[in-house]
Amino acid sequence: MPSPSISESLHRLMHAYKSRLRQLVQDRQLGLPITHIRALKGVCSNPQCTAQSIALRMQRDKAQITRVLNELIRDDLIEKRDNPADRRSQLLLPTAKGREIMGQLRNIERQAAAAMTKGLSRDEVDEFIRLATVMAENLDGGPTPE
Amino acid sequence: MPSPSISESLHRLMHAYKSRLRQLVQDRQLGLPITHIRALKGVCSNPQCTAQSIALRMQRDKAQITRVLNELIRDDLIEKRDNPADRRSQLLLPTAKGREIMGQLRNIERQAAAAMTKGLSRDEVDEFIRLATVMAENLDGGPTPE
DNA sequence: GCCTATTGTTGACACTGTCAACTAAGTTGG
DNA sequence: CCAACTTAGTTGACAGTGTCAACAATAGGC
Repeated sequence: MPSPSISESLHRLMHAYKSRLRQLVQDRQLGLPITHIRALKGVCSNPQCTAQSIALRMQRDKAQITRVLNELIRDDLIEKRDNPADRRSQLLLPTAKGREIMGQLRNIERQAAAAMTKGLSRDEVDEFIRLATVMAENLDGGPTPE
Repeated sequence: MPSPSISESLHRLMHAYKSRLRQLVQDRQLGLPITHIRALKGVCSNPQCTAQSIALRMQRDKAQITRVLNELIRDDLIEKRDNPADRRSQLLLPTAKGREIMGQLRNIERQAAAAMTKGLSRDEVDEFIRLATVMAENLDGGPTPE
């Protein structure tokens, strides 16, 4: 059997991974879409973060981020505080509930990663992460090399 | 700098890859979303394929596949033929135009893959594909190991 | 003060993923 | 044969994701 193209491997893996993550989140009755989870994670692991910094970190459109953050606020998972340094933006921080949910989500993510990397060595996983990082950087760099 | 989690690496890579692919497709005025491209590829590289076999291969909902195929037919890229072996289904095959577009798409995919894997050796890319395949299989297998 | 850039919001829209109900046709076992 | 069940495909509905353009408010350089 010839090895599938890198493109097909990626699509397949990503689809399987996202499905599993959604499944685990749903099993625990946490009604959170994946983008929301990632945004919450960004807020929890970054003191002093703003909508802008979340958008940059996730490489997502700021419009999308605005909406996601608003839903996290509606669900009482994060809150906004005045940013003394810039009145255009607000600082984001998790609520107690947000931190508690985040704890569960980290478990879920670990669980999904464990299932995914079953049978692989620590070194293989690290190598995979390294290669994925290099490729993402290649793509984020110049679309036209020169 | 600590290595990012496997989850974040995957999200980042997938987002960057899909963006690049969309960009390249748009640059060449081929108004095709990524799912359509993958479906067309399935039809082109599989004689005797049906909607069902495309859905299986892409691991997508058959409802989604029905709609994608209908748009490919509307755009005159593929056509349906009666399936002599089963009157519930039709055989799918590319039109001349479909094959021509597919040729361009293969170039684009090669171009995206080349950009992505810049600086990596053949072995590294193969290893990445191998690891991605193992992980996808892990996830597609039993959600509950036993 | 004026000009420009940045932060965030909103509206609009296309693409993607999933589920349930349904029709038509194949399959199996009495 | 034919009833019961399965499979292929279609359709409707909806949630989630990604992108763009216009806009208001504020910041920062001159």
